[in-house]
Amino acid sequence: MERLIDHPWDLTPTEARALQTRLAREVRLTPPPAEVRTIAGVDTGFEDGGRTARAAAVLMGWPDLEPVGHHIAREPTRMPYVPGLLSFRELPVVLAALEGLDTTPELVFCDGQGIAHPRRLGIAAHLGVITGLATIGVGKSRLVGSHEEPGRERGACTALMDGDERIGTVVRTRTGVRPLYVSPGHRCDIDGAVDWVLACCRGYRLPEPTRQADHLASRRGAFREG
DNA sequence: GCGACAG
DNA sequence: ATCTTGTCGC
Repeated sequence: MERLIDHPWDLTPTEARALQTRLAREVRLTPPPAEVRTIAGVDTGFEDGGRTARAAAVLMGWPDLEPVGHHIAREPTRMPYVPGLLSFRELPVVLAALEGLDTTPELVFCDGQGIAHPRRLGIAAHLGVITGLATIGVGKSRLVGSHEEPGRERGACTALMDGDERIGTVVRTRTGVRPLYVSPGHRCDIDGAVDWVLACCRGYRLPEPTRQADHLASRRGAFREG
């Protein structure tokens, strides 16, 4: 992956929210890419009590979902966690991790929301808009929106709504476990996001790209790396 | 004014 | 996210 456009990261919360509102207009909820050969998963972890941010990008082949490469990036953490502004804290190092991959994936799974965000620009949507990549947001918990509890069996889904607007899907990826909050990031639609997430689950709650990235971004992954 | 609040 | 071991439940 090559270098991208210049993007302002060190903004005040007010400036960041204004930028989110502008960037959200660039989000495209089109059907996901038809030709998918590689899928990437990205996730972020923190060291030194939060002073260092560490992002992992994992590349997997489709449809086998075998890992074909990965890259880990570390940078000083620039912002604290503020609900709704997660992407400004994590995307800089996530971009560095993605740039370390030697192949550009057709699809990227992000840990967090896509358009299921107060201003419709969760981390997955933000990443997609500034890179042009097709992205899907996979959240382990809810940021905004209301929904019914999905059935207990794997595959059960309910709509995630913000007022009259549908912003995603609550998906049970494994029977009896807490559901995931799935929403499109960029160049993907609501149904396509759910289809891809379920297609990438291999017996665990998290889809493989996210699960592998989680693993590498966690402490164990850092050791495995050196 | 009082909660809620991705990771 | 992170601090942290064993343990309760399916």
